[in-house]
Amino acid sequence: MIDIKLIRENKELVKENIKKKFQDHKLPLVDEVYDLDEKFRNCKLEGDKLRAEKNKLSDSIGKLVRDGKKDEIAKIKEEVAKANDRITVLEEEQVKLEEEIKKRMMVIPNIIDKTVPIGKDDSENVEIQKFGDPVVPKYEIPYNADILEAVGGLDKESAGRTSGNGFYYLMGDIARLSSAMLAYARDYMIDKNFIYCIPPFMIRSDVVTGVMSFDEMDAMMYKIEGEDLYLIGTSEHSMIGKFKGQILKENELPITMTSYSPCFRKEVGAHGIEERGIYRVHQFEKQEMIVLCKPEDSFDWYNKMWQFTVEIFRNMDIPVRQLECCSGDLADLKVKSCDIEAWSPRQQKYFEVGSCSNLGDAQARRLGIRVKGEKGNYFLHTLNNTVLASPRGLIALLENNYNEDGSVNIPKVLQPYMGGKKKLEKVK
RNA sequence: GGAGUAGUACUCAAGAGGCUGAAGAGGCGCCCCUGCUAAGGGUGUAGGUCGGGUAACUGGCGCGAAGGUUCAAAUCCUUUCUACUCCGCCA
Repeated sequence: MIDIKLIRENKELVKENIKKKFQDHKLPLVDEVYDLDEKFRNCKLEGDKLRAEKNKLSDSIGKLVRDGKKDEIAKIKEEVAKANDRITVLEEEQVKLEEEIKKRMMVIPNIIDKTVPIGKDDSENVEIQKFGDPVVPKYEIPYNADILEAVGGLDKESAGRTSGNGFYYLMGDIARLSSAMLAYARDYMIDKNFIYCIPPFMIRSDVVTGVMSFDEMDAMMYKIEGEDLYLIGTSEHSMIGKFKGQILKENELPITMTSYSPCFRKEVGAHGIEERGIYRVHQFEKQEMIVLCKPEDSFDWYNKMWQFTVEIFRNMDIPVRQLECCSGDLADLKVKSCDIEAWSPRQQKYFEVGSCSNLGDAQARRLGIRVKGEKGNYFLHTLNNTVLASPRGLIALLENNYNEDGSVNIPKVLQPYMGGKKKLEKVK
């Protein structure tokens, strides 16, 4: 959500930005907001004046009561009643205008950074840099579910019976490997001075609507029956929600946190659930990082954050690349964002394993997260990035450490978390 | 899940329909006295948010949240959230 003052002062900039994101259908919204805002302020001004008058009159009644001049009161009451009638009308109008403005402001996209490449959709995202050689071995790399089953680590059949499609049992060393990756990722972030946090896995609807639109909510979030609670789709929801409506002190910034949580997603829509593998599923686990910082620091953090993820994957012998989101693919709340993609030697292409975003002050404005500054309060900047998610990270690991004989090497950094084990052997 | 108590600004805290943007204190700024890890005295100061105004300034809202009663609500009523205590249940 952008600052409405930007529309008051620089409509053209907001429109230009919409064009850059190829959302021309939203262009009329800017003028609509401009007009509605003007009406709103007029309405508020008139209402405020009337309320001031009413307050004065009410006060004078108080004085008359004290002085015992009861006879003069009736006339004043009448006047107040008249003012109240008009105030009621204006208040209704004001509420309506506010709603209309908010509705539009929620869909007017955040101003993107000038470095964001212009493009229509994800096909125009830009590869910035590769880390590690994308090796294609001479032997064939099996499909992720097949590798998992070959080392005895996956049972989707049972999961189908207990929970349906989109769920899985990870078994034995694979389950341990999955936990090992998350633990390694967690410890890596702790070493970088991020505070480890286990957040609530369910949140209330007002927090949900603070972080996403109704459409997104419908497509992603599982609702708990009979309660005002939703299962989180990512710990970012609880982590940013933690600060909703808060005013922080400047010297508390930056706040850097890394959180673990299971994530639940309906995955309704374009791609849907993957039938056989564990690439797109209803439930996964994720180590996440979030930063709340001063506006001037957010780009430094952005660059640090995606590099952390790159290093973690490189330490597990997984080649990755940084793919920058082009203007058209960038979510409306974001200023700049990139995906970290891992190399898939089977598909011989990169696939998404994480996403790093700088949201500027948009999220903070929407949730009312402020900083107490010397010249008054202001909205801080929020960023989030995937440290590592499983099973997706697991797929990347398995494919890139797969040997011709069907065994899988365990990267050195994970071995301590695997009881010293160096290799997973094929059992089937 | 049941029963009770409470929620006031950065913090503590007064207030029990009109004179309360909200006493008092801590805090914070400055000054003085004293000196060993303290304390005392003086003096000044702020306040969140949305508007109007070039500005000085000024108006609305605001006492956990949302409604209601009233000419007038921090104060009365309803709903709700949170914390604490007791009981129940449970990893």
